[in-house]
Amino acid sequence: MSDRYTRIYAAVRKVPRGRVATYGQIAIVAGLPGHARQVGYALHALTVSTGVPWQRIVNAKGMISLQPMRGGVNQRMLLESEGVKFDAAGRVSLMKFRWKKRR
DNA sequence: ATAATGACTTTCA
DNA sequence: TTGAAAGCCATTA
Repeated sequence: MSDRYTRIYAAVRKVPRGRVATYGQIAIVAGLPGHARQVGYALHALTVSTGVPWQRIVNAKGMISLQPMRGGVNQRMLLESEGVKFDAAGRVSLMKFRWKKRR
């Protein structure tokens, strides 16, 4: 496993409960600015057994980039359990649940 | 080594 | 907010 992945995972774990973060943000926090894609790639390799709250990571639109279901549970359900609200379009209000400050 | 792929982002409209 | 186009980079074949 590369250090990159570890950094990404660490960044994801930093995300507080009831909050969501974008790939770009995670990339920055992980120390890999501009590597948003790789963040997604790294998370793709993850599973529910990794212990990483990957469900808190969404794309810039606030939508779940992955298929509706993955790892056996709905990402949406998990987030709702944390207090994150979804709209009819299946998105989270980034301007309300965005982790940290913007940019 | 090159080519293709992908859980993305940013900018312009 | 959404949509299209360009950019970026690691992983896989």
